[in-house]
Amino acid sequence: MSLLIGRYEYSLDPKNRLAVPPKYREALAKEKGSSFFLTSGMEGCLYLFLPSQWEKLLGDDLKAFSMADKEQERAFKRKFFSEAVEVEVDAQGRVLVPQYLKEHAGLGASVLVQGAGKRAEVWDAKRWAAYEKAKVAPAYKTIGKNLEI
Amino acid sequence: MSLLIGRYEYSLDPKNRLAVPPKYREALAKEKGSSFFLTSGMEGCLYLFLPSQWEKLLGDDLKAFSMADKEQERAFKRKFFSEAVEVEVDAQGRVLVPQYLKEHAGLGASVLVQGAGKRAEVWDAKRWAAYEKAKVAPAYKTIGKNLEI
DNA sequence: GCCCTGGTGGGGAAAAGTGGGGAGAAATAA
DNA sequence: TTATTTCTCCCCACTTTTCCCCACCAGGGC
Repeated sequence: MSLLIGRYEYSLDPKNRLAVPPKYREALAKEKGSSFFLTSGMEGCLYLFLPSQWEKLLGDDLKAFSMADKEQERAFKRKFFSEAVEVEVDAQGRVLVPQYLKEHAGLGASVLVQGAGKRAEVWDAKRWAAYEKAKVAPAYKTIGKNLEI
Repeated sequence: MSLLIGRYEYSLDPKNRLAVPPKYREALAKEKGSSFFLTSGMEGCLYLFLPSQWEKLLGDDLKAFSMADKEQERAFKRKFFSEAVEVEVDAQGRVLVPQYLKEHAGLGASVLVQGAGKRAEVWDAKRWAAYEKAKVAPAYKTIGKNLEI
C-alpha cells in the first residue's frame, strides 16, 4: 500500500474543477480505478480517498467511528456518508467538487491538496495557514520533544 | 544497515536541485532504490531518509505518533505526511527540493548535507552555523562531562 | 598529459495546470 | 406537456513548469 504524501497547490476554477496530483492519479491507476471518493473532513477540510481505502473504511474500520453517544454517532455518520461522492477524474486530471463540499471546506481560488497517509486532504489555502499556525505548529513542538526523529 | 555519516557542502541551484553525496547514493543503490524520502525536520532542517528507514518509520514508529488526543494526532500527522515527498535521484545525482521544504529550512545558495545516523539532514549553511553555535556546542560541552568518549 | 569522477548549469521536449466552448442531461418553471 | 435555465461532461487550446539530457569545468589518479 502506498501512502499519500506531499503538498500541492492548485486553483479551483470557476467551474469547481480541482486538479489531482499526478502521483495520486498514478496510485489510482495502479488500483485500476478511475474515481476517488470525496467527502467532508474534520477541522474544515475535505477527505479524498482511493477506492481501496474507501472500501476499507466501509468494511473493517467503520468501528473507528463508533462512539459512546450513539445519537452523536448517527449524526456524524449522516454527514460523513451523505456528503460523500464518487468523483471521476477527467481527461485533464481534475475532479469536480460539489457545491456543498466547497462550502464545507470554505474553498476559495487557492487550494491545497496534501497527503495524509491513508487519505489525502483538500484545504483552502488560507484556512490551512490558520490551522497550521493554531494547531499544527504547537502539536509538532510538543511531540517533537518526546520523539526520536 | 549502513549509517549515514559525513558532512558535504553543496549549492542549491536556481532550479532547486540539490546534490546527494555519492556515499549516500551508494547506500540507496544497495537497497535497490532510486529515490529518497525528504521531509521537514526539527530545528528548521530537512530530513532525508533511505527507503528502508522511511518504511521503518512508517511501520514500527508510527504507532509512536498515536495519542490520546485524536485532534492533536491529526494535526501532527497532517504535517508529517503532507510535507514528506519521495525524491528521485536524477542522472547527475541530484534531487529536487519542493518549494515549501526550501522555505521550511530557509535554504539559500549554500547548503549542508550531513549524516545523522539513520537519516541525513539538509541545512542552510548559515542556519547551521547559528544553530551549531547556540545549541550544539553547549550541549556537546555539557554532555562531554558525563560521557566516556 | 589523459581519463575518470563529481559538481554545476542550461536548452528543449514533454507533461502538467488552467481556461473556455458547446452538446446533452437534469432540474425548474410556465 | 413544453420551454427555459442550470449544470455536467467532453472536447480543444493555451501557458507554464517540469524533467530529461547534454555539456562544461575542476580536481585527482594513472
